[in-house]
Amino acid sequence: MNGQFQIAIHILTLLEQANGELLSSEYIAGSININPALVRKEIRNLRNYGLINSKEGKTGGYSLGKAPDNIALADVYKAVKSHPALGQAKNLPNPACAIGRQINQHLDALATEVDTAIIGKLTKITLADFSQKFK
Amino acid sequence: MNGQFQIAIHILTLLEQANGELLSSEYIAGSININPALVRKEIRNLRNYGLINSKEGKTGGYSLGKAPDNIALADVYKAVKSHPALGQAKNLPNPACAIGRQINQHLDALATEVDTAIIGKLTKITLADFSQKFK
DNA sequence: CAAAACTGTAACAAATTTAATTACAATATA
DNA sequence: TATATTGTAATTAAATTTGTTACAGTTTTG
Repeated sequence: MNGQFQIAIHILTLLEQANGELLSSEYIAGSININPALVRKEIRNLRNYGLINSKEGKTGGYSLGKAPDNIALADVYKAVKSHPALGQAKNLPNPACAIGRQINQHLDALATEVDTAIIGKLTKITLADFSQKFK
Repeated sequence: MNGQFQIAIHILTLLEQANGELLSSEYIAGSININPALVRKEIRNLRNYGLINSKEGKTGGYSLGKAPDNIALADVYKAVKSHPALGQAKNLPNPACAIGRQINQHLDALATEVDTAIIGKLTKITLADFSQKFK
């Protein structure tokens, strides 16, 4: 997997600590130490999930889209998730093989079970919980 | 993440079904539809964990290293795991920022919790269970 | 109204990671 | 001794991820 989840949590934690004050993509990028355009790109996605509000224009910036105790880390996980946590092979198993023919179906089911377990775990932790650690 | 876990499970399932008969890397590669050298590379790793036995020479090949009901999918996961399931960002957060300074420690702890949950889940499933689905 | 400071978005480039390929030495069998 | 296989390394190719640049659109402020 990639670092999207970590970036997302970093952004959300900064916004939580800002307590409603708007933060710019440049400020956020400075804390994470990545490019401001990447921050905006990541935020675009999180905003689509209602996790972040944005304001355009001269005094624009970002703030949390919901109360931090109403944002489960599972919401963040779902928002950034592109592949199953177990990974995803890109081979095309041999359909002439009895195992190859069926294995993807069983591997996919397994991957779903694992993702469900992760979501179960992350549902119990809110952004407020996580952010609390910095206070 | 990548497809190592799926490849490993595919290999182990084939070996389980072979019931002790040795399979060659070429045969295995044909079922997975990847290169035999990749199969051997993946097997080298699994062998280091005792999950597979190999025999060199003309009539060589591979077989399971343990009874299939004694191989938990968690063992496979641990063998192939290179990154935490949540991913791993490669930025270096700004140490001059109160959040940036501490966040990796908290993110790492979270990643460990999630990996532990995954292992908990996969500990309950054996290769025998998985392979059973093909019978 | 015009300048300034932002976000929003796209296009492109660079870096990293993953997978594939090739080659050949080492080993065991027949 | 020929053959079929594993073991391993080196290299190449492909895919993915990350970084960069650019600029249009929006809102505020003088």
